[in-house]
Amino acid sequence: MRFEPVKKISSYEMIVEQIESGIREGNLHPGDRLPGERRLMETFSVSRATVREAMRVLHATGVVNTRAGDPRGPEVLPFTPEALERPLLRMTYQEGTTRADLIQFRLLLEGQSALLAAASGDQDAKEVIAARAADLMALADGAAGADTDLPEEFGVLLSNFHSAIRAASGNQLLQATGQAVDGALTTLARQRLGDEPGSTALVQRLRCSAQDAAALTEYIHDGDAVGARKLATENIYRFYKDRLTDQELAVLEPLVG
Amino acid sequence: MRFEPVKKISSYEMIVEQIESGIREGNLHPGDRLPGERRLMETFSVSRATVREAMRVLHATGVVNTRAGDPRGPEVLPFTPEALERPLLRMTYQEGTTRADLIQFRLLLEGQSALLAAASGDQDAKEVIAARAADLMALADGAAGADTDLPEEFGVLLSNFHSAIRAASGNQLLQATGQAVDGALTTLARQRLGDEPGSTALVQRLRCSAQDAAALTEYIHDGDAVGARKLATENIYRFYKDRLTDQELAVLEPLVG
DNA sequence: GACACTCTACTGGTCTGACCAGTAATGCAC
DNA sequence: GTGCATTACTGGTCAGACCAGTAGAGTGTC
Repeated sequence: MRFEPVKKISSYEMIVEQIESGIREGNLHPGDRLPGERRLMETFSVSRATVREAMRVLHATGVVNTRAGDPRGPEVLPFTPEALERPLLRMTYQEGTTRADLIQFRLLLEGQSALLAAASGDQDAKEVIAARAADLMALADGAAGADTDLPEEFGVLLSNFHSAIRAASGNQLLQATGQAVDGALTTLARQRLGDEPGSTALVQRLRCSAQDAAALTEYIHDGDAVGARKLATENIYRFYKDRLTDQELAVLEPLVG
Repeated sequence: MRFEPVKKISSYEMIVEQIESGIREGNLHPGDRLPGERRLMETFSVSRATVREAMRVLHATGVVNTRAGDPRGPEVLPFTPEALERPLLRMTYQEGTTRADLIQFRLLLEGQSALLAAASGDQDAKEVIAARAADLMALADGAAGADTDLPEEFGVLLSNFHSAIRAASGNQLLQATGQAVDGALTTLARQRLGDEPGSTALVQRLRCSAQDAAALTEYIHDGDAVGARKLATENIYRFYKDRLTDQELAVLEPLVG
């Protein structure tokens, strides 16, 4: 006979658990409305404070959205990659996890995304990738260099391009995780602002990235899965090559190719 | 001139944000104690209810641990892969994300983990892998078949083996994500209990997995990175081969090899 | 009938103040 | 010193109150 450890579960956790299991089992769908707090305190036989704590947790984890005054009650939300982004970011603050780890992880994810995208038969998704690559090319061609918004736009377009590849992989987990890592890296980059390159160097970078994107698009279009993975990792490696120390680059190398 | 959208930030979010930024900036470390709720309501000039809502969120996301009666106050916790596991699991409840996605994602992660582990020079970590593989082998040799705990133990040892590989990769993100996906799959498997194979088939499976593990250990030891990735994905593919439909297996194939 | 407006009955957000069960450390008895 | 009751806290929960905000019903206008 084996005993299970008794877990003391608090009232608010009970409410969270019940609502989450409602979603899990398909009784609650994104867009559905929950009863109001005053209603919930009756159905769960607890005080409003307890109900509120449960709602706060659900709100903070992106499960529901609460808006004061809305008589329809809290809304059940669809899943968002942001929910992954927070714990991922938090992890990088931890002793032992470095930015290099984050980049290595990204390299790994983007590589496999490219592979899956190339292997996929989803032509529509492949066309979206081509369109995003074209966007980058267009920006590169028209780039003057003096534009203040250029770094921002460059980042957005490049991010969109990678996002399209992840979407074409057909795996939502890959998509969400990739997006979260991407977001985390953007946040980190924003925090350590100032390492923006000069505008001529930036244009150079942009041109290079646009060409890389075009080449990768070709591989994916042709369905060369292994080639796409190789190129995707090489591209990202090159992107980071002169931004990281040799030591940091060393951890990326095994994944390239 | 560009304006930024005004974000209405509620009181409790402010507290959460301040405590999280304290951790982010290194003023708060795991193991540190926060002031008690009554103290916090003074420093933040809010009511206890608001402080509590903030603490609940921090507690639910694994940032702090609160214990009633402890005069030292809430404890700041180190990061745990569990924090990733919850949103990951939640994602699979979503329309459009299937178990096959989860398994595909796992295949992808384990493959890259094996590659990095093989490329790594960390001999200690490699020895741990060998030890875990030996554990599996020992269980396989001594397996009677009638043991009720066998499925459980098999799962734990296999999980430990993969965990050791992820650890050897040297990337904490890979480690945490892999662990989370592993945990999520275990949870899913537990939910759909009943598909446990007969005890003879289980022993067969166990033997097969133990041999696969031994072979993979060899590759990693020898530093054959690409070979290790190939074998790792093949092993997992074989593991799932007769548990999934052909359609589900099809999404895994591009990653094998 | 279509539209713009006001109003009302709710919503969630916050506060106050209270009681209870649990715990760490204090200090006492031995 | 060691073991144990005490104490002064802690967080968990409850009740009741007020406020600002919103959706939708109701009203008026054209």
